[in-house]
Amino acid sequence: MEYDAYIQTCPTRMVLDRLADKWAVLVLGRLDDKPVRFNQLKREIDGISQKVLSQVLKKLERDGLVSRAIFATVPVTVEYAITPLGRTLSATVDALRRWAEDNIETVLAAQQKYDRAAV
Amino acid sequence: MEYDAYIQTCPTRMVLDRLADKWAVLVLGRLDDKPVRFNQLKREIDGISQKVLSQVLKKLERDGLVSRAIFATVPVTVEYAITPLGRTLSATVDALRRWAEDNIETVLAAQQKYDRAAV
DNA sequence: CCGTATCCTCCGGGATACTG
DNA sequence: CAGTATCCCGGAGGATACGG
Repeated sequence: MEYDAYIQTCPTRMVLDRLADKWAVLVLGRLDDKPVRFNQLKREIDGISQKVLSQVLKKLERDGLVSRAIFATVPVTVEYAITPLGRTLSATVDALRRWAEDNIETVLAAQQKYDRAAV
Repeated sequence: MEYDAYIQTCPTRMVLDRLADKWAVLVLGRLDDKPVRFNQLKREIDGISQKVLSQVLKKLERDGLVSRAIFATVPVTVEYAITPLGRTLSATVDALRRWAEDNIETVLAAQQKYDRAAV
């Protein structure tokens, strides 16, 4: 099966592709505590551009992982929040986070050994 | 903190960046059963190019997730196998796989709702 | 069989400027 | 404040050819 076909029939790949996104996990993590406004998010996630933040939020909203609330203040206020579904994903990502933290030393050691051998 | 600096100090991001790789998870999954040779792997993972497969295997080997064994047959045989460390990561990825399978319907429904509203 | 080397294309994403 | 529009560049990755 070709990759394009595969990705559309494989839930895991869909989720991984979302998490793979350079910024999506950071956004989700940032929303975990409390709802945040667009520019606040942009300030807090250093280095992200307006365009990319906008794209990431749209994808997350489309997947039902993040919600978007508009308040008719002047000027307008938009708040992004994690959804219950997003929260369950966030919890699952924590398992991966734990693996990473538990094994980072081993991985780094393997890398150094590999690099030394390559010289 | 800039992203480049962030990624080097964040184990989670390192791991996610590895999993994010278009093919790494597929390779790891393919090795989960038994060791496989290079061209065999290339045939089984449809659509991957020699160059990319080679790159992915090198990264996984560097991280200590995959091992490489050379047999002095004629012509030479090279077998790639998952390491114990790789196997623990693979197990953790399963948690994500389960989340994906359990929630794919919800996500797809959210996407369709989003798309209908956007018309 | 197991790769590396080279070329080339495509597009993700940054910078910048502008709008409701 | 909350985005969209446009331009542009670097790097990922496919195709192809060649080397050990």
